[in-house]
Amino acid sequence: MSRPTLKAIAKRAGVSVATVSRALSGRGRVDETTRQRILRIAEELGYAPDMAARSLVLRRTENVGFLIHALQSLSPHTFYGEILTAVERELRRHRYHLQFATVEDEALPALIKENRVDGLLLVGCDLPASLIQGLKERGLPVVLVDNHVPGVDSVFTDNTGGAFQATAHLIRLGHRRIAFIAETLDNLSFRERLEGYRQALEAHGMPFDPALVAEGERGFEGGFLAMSTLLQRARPTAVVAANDPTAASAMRAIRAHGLRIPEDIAVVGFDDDPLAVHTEPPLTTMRVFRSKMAVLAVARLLDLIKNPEQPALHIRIETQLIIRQSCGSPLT
Amino acid sequence: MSRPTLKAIAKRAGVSVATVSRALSGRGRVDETTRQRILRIAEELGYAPDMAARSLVLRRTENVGFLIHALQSLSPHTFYGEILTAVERELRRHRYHLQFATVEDEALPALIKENRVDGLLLVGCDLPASLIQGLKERGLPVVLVDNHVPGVDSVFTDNTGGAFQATAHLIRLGHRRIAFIAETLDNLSFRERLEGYRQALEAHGMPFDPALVAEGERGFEGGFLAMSTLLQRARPTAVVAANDPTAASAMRAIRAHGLRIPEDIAVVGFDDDPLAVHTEPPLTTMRVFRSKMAVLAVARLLDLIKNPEQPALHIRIETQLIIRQSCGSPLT
DNA sequence: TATATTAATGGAAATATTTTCAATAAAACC
DNA sequence: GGTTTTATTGAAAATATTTCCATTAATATA
Repeated sequence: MSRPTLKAIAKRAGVSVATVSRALSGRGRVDETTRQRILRIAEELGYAPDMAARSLVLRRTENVGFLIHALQSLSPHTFYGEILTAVERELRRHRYHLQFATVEDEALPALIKENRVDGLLLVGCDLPASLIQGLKERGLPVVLVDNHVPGVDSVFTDNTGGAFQATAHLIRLGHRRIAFIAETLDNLSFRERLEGYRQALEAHGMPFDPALVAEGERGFEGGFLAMSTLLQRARPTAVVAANDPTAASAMRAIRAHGLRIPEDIAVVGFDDDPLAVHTEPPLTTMRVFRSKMAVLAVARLLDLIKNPEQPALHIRIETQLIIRQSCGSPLT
Repeated sequence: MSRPTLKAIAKRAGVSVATVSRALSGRGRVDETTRQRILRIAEELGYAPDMAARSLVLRRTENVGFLIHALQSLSPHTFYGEILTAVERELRRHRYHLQFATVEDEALPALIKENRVDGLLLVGCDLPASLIQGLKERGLPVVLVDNHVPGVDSVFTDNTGGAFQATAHLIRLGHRRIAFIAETLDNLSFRERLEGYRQALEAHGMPFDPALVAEGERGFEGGFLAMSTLLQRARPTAVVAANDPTAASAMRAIRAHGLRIPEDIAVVGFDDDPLAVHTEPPLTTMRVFRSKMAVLAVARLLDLIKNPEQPALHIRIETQLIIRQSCGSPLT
């Protein structure tokens, strides 16, 4: 009643296990008629190779680890959820499997020490640098997703360029007092977006005013808090939010102050989160290509697994301005 | 430079691999001083057991599969994201690992055929019954999470009871024309919630009016659509939404019709999603204990892995009414 | 002191697969 | 027809671990 092995197939087919292995794997030659017979018997018995035995001799697991910081996790940002499912689908296409793990500290997850994965996707920019370094030293193929550090392969979003575009859009619409808010600046992506905002002001000969930058706190409340504190000390005509949840929650704060969107304050978000179409008014935002990021990261990782000695590649994906109603469309 | 093996440790310690294995695993006796010596050497060499070799001989992987339907996935419902991270944390506490996979059709995932997992968590009620049946027949330990069918262990939410409570709350507040909306009724949980609503009406001697039930479509737009169509044919004073995203999006539809919440229409959601505190007004909802569900499911599954021959257990977790402002608090 | 008991250890088998090497059989060539 | 080449196959080694069984050494008992 237990799972059929090569041996069982060999016995039935009256050949050796070596031949069966060759027939099924396609490596090495085997007579066409016996190959057919073996394939048929394997099918009949519902044979599937035992992963443990195979990975013992082959020294690979056909598993890829998906590591994410416990803080960041999958909620409330659906952001990484989308990446996770896209990664899994893409891996599956290549007959690979996904080990999911969150890391809470700097310790190497057991996944790695115990040889459970052939490579790793390190997702998000909250993973400790020491961990990344430790993995690199182990010689395990690693690709950073939505993050980048020198010396390690990465696939990430052009945050700076995106925020530049978003800010430039507001400037184009005539805004001169533009604010920037984030849940936290404790995060590389958000700092890069701040930098893009700054560069856009500079490129248009506008001053950077620190009073127009506000930070809230990590989590769903962040945008509300940031916007509220900002409104107490300044009165911008537009605001760039570090991401869409922040923007959505900032919109509530704006409204709570008795101001209208976009008439009094225009808002632009970042990420093109599913929620962006459902804010009141719908949110103009920078689209981030999450599944594209996933597909490219998987492709790169599988390539590194096959062929480890390669110079690091850094793949930056541009964003796209999606115009909705939160800035007052230039078309109306 | 490759990973140290038992053999390497044995050589250094001047003992056999059998002794090293015993010393490290703690099974079988070994002299205390040599055990210390072996432990020290293993530590020095940074030894970690090779998972493939171990799982080959032990016939277990210390892996648990987390299966979810591709449709349902992790987004836009952060719901399953929270369960996923909670499950992973709990598994890690027990030195188990998580294989994440989405299923698109009825085929047995390779995970299972190739012996990559010791057991499975089947999450959500969108997985095809034929798949569940197929797994059961393979004799693999399985626990359903947020779903239940006869004959298979399960941990799930008391949807019927929760919707009963939610509806009863509205009745207590004096409402007599209470509607029910869902993205779709193509989903067991949502049908159970409808059933709870129905039972509550019945228990209070109120008629069930099909005109007060509306379905939208799967996805973020669902609630808006359902509420809009409902408002075209009826004018309830309160509405029970099948989940919080539906409720949030229904609130936009209500406002779009020029009606106020809760003065014209009271709204109650379900799930206590993170977004519930951020709607305008904050949403009264039924709290669902996601991480509790995760912890119980993991515990049950690990128990089944250790001891497979047990009658199926069905663990139902009650919900809790969280009163915010979307129904008009009874306290004000 | 001789015998019985207990503790500690090593050898070897077992797990399921892949791959190398050698052997055999068949075909091709001179 | 004998020799060389080629195709097909099987035996065996290798992968890293656990565990059974036997052996040795040490201790306790008579």
